[in-house]
Amino acid sequence: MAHVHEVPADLTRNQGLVLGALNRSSGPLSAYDILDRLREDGLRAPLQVYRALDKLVERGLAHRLESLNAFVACADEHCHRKGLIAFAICEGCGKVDEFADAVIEERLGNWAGAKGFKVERTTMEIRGKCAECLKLAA
Amino acid sequence: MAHVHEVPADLTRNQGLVLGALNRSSGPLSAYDILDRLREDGLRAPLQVYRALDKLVERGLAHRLESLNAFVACADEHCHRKGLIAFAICEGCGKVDEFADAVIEERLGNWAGAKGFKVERTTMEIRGKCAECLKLAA
DNA sequence: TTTCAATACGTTATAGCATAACACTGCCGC
DNA sequence: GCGGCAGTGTTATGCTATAACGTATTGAAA
Repeated sequence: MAHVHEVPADLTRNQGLVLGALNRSSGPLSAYDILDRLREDGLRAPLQVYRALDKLVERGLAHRLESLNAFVACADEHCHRKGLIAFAICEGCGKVDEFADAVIEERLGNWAGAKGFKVERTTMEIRGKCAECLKLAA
Repeated sequence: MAHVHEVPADLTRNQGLVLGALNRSSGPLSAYDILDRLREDGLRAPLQVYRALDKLVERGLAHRLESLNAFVACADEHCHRKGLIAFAICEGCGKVDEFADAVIEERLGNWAGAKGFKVERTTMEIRGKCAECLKLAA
């Protein structure tokens, strides 16, 4: 658990629980992982989790990792990120690093402009091994 | 169906069938879509399709679209692409455009180098609307 | 040529991810 | 009050992916 967000006050109970579970986790969680961790808090069905996740992702408090079918809490301290976010996912320890790159965003914008393609959402995920895991393996 | 590959001669029967189905399709297909289209050719179980897809993706003849849980035939005429490939997926018509960008690849490489992260695989998928669908909607 | 390893194939069963459909609740504005 | 909206709870279901087993084919080494 690296950084933990201030949890916004206007979240509903379920949204707060789900975000809490994500914040307490050191890595990505699937919706069913989250459900398992929140059974004692009264959650019973996947849909309760998915609905909360939808809202959290919509507000940028959580991100979906498409290549894992899993979710992470947003790691940006101030949640100010508007544009493209890239994720580096370590296959060793499962940790996820989140970063933004204006140049990449610009290149994509150029490509889209040239093609007349209207970008709505971009997912960018790097799979590999983090420095720490590489050190351990050596 | 835009461009169709020369199908390599050393594919197995199932691999050839699956690649054929992908080539005949104008858009991405899920493994189960493929299975449905190949039942008359004797395929019966998802695993037969997944196994073929694994090999095709490994050889670069097909790509997996993580954000769709679906697959497309490689659209590069000569299958020479080594590095990062980006996909632009139209939410309107479902068509997928495939492109590469050396600058993006370089930026990612820089980030990874600085972090000591060893990149194994990158997925980059843009969702939005293609020029044609935008025109229709106007 | 026998034997071994590697690769592909076929099948059943099961695990894991996600949503449809319906009913109910609580809040807020009019 | 009442009408709309967002959130909730529940059951059932559908889609995506793999485990675990056994068989078949091939090709090279002994």
